[in-house]
Amino acid sequence: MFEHMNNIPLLDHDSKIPLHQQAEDQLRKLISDNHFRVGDAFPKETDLAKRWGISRNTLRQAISNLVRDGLLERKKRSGTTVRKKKITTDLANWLSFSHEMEDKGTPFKDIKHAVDLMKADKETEERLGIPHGTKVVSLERIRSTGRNPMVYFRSYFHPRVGLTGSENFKKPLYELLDEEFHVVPVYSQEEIRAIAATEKIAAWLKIEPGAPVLERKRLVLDAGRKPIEFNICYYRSDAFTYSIEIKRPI
Amino acid sequence: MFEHMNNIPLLDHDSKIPLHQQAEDQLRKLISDNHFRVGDAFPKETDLAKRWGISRNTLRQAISNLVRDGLLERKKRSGTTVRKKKITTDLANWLSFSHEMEDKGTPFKDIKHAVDLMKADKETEERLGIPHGTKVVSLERIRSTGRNPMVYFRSYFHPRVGLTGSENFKKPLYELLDEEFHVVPVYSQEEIRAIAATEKIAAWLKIEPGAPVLERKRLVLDAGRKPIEFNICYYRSDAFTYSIEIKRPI
DNA sequence: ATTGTTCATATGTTCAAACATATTGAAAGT
DNA sequence: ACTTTCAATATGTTTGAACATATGAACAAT
Repeated sequence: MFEHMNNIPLLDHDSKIPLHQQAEDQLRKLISDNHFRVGDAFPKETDLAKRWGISRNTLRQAISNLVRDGLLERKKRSGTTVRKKKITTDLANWLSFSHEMEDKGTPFKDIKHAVDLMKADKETEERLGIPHGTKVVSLERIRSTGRNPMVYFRSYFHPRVGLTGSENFKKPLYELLDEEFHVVPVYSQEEIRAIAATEKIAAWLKIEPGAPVLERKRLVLDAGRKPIEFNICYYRSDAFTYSIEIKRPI
Repeated sequence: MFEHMNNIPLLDHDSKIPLHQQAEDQLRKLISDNHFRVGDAFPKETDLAKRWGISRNTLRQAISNLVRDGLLERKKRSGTTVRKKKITTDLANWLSFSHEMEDKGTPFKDIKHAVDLMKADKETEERLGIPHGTKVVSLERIRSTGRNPMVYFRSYFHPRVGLTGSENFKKPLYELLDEEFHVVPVYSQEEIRAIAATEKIAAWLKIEPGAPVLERKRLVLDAGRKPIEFNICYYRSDAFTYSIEIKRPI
């Protein structure tokens, strides 16, 4: 029997929100709050259903959604467990620089954060499809855990977006773009390579020149396939794995 | 009342495959065969359930999955309709080993191709969720352009799939799995790292030990999130870039 | 012509109950 | 020490039934 059962909040049987929805929401919250340890036992369906005063079927409906979203894992007889890695099917979540890191459990912080209005380099001009010599807003970041720089990040925004460079980039980027500029990312084209660290990259990430580094170039497009942003990222690969989940249509 | 009801195939009530799964599979097939026109009416739940001799609940379980996958849309009173197809990463194309290479313009060919029945290593056991000591069918490949090996590839198949090792792996793998074994890949979990080539990898790819190499681990799952295959791939990164496009859901 | 009311209906929610099935873990046999 | 057997048990499947809820359509009132 699951011990912490009494810590689990109850459901509101009088609410207009369906019980299975409430159950799903609660479980989502409990999971993201790490109420259940990863790989650890999860309450049994029968127990949890009893605790919430709902039928096992209703509870299963909620759990099924969480399984499908990759938060939980079910096994006959052994029971339900919290999945190790949270999956990033959701592009919004995926594009978020902060989220990308949070899942790893280690707190990240910026050790460099600079916004600039500058001429784009040739590759950026090409990717964004802007004329030669166009000035663009650029965001540069180095993120670290403690004293170890982990990621170097540089982003260039298409002038069409309307950024001036004086925005507050501390809040999630795509929230800002959506709310302030009504720009919504829909497509993300990614190119990933392994390269040997150049002198410059080695200096940013405080590693040996020549050490393997993961390079990711990303072009973000809106629903009309017009470019929003182009960015380049270098990951210290000895400590970072790039993981995604893709789902097939149909 | 839906007119073409008699054209809809029946289910096998004696099969070991759950009825809701059969129903889901049938509907998937009917939809992709354009049996129902986009935006067009869909059979009513009650009618379809009656046609298949299953309860409405069981049918709803199937339909719910299709709704979640974005193939169908449900509205109270108006009924269920087929959604316009959305573009996402085309996993089928993406998973295909041959396609992956053909796009680059250079003709690739296998310089090593070996199928084996062997005990899985620890990581594979873990990923596939199989007991210790289980024998699995394994496919090993090295592909090259001319004299240059470009990719080392090793794949392990879950015993559930039913491969014996004597299949003809020359034709596209996922065609084989679908047609012969009725196994359809839906999810692909990928982990990508940059690593320094080990002695072994260096030998396979004919590069210097220590040179940066792109490592990709991939776990392929079916619609029920059951593992189909786990594979590891090493790309010569001086000549290979890994590229994908992702589309935001909704 | 516009707005409001009502009714039929398709999906939405929820339940209890029964049986199937895989797997764990312990007991028994080798 | 090893395997085999077996029962307990958590999830998996399926049913039929009942009521809730949103909405299209027909009709009525303004």
